[in-house]
Amino acid sequence: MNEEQFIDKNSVIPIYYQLAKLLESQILRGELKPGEALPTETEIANRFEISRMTVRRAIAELITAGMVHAQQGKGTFVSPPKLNNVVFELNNFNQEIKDFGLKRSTTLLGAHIVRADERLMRIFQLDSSTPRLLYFRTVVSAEDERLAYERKYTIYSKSKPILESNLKDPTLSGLVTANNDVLPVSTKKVLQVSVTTAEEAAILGIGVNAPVFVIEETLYDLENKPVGWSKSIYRGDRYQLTGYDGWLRKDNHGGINLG
Amino acid sequence: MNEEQFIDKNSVIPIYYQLAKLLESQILRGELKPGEALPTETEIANRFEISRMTVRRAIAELITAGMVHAQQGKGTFVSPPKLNNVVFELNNFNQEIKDFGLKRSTTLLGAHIVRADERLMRIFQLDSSTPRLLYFRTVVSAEDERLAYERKYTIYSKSKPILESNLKDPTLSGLVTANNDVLPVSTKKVLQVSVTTAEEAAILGIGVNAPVFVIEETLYDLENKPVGWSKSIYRGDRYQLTGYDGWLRKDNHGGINLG
DNA sequence: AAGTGGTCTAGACCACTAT
DNA sequence: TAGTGGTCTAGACCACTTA
Repeated sequence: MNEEQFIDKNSVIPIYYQLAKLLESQILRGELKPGEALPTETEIANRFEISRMTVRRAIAELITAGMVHAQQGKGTFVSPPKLNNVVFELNNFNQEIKDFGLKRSTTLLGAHIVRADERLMRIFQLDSSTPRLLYFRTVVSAEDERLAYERKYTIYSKSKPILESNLKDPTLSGLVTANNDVLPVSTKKVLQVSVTTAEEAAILGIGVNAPVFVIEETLYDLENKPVGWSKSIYRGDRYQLTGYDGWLRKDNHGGINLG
Repeated sequence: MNEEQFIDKNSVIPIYYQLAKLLESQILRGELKPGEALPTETEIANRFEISRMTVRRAIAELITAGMVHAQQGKGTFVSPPKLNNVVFELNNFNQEIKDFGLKRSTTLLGAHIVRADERLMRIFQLDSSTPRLLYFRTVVSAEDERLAYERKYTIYSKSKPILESNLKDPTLSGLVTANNDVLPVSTKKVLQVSVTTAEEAAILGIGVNAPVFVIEETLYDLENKPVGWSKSIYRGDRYQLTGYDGWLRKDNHGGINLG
């Protein structure tokens, strides 16, 4: 068959976008298989009577999507789909609650100023001079069911007061920004699996030794200095992470529109 | 201070890359703060005597990195660092074994042809006509310690034989490709936390009810039809996932080189 | 009306690969 | 030597925002 496909230069949809979707659909249809070469940039430019720069912009989209790769001097080739780089977005943890139409709420269990113990001194890279930390304990619930237990620490500073707005839904980065003048610019999270301690079980209203996700988060400022730390316990029977990889046909219903 | 910084047009390093790193360093130094506007594209082009298209290519790098965002008609602005989009790469699961200098090995526990039960029929979207599946059971070890237990299924086809190479380190996508003529192009993984059953505990050599990661993977072909499925159990005391987000200062040691 | 970013052109020269 | 992708230019016109 190999029906000719067209590009509408007068469409409000950019030419590079139309061309990218056209090439993508050829790959997703199986007309272009992994390892096969795309037409050269000059060929595509001539065929559609567009500039080579526009062709390159379209191909750049496919390269970003991981569907093709270019080799200088040789050509541009369809990549085999990558299936080993699945990433889990932690976003899901709170997103899924909303997706089910449940009301998410946060309860403040306690807000204290504590002295840093040895573990926290090490986490915050502190010497013994400033061992005072702000310590918040919260519980996340959905429809009166307790789902997660979070303990958050940040360096305490007397100069700035804690605002009432920080008490409603205190996020770690919110606490850091509110009580200090530092801007957290990067974060590190470590996800582990564990079982509930007696304290955690009591707070979550589940049994001891129940499986849970444990996420430890550290916030860093521009100088890469730790400015916040939290340890969160998520009920294993209520949370899961989903990830995808490869050639994903997302919203192909919103295709190219002529006119 | 505001020392002038330069671009070397004769360097082998592309101008757009030099400019991107220059702007990035201004943001990471705090000279440009979140919410503040970058100089206009024309201003930057004039200051460095380069083309506006080259300026746009540099800014495109920063947009991809999430450090700035452009608003048509208004300008380009430094974005506040995103800290809520941490992603966990599953790659770590096998990468960390190598990072510790340990030898990773795979042991084949069994390879059978089985009839699909109700659960597998549903997973593979099968009617009752072709219920035969290839079933592989493997154990992943590092230095004689068993770390993970994997059960893999794919639709069985008599036409293609199972090669010896599939028995050494049988990956799910490898099995699918080997025994059928379909190319898996996308994958979905679901990560959950659980505790070991008696069977799993015995195979991994740990106690019953020990916390574990459970990952269920489904492979799909071009028609979005399931062509492979696996359920893997990872020891909770040996695995963890690490993720980052925000403005990450990666390899700034390999900076711009003049000459 | 003036200024911004978004798209596109028709060239040019370069680095790399193959023959 | 010919052909490929990689970079860059000096314009042009457009859509959008603001005054």
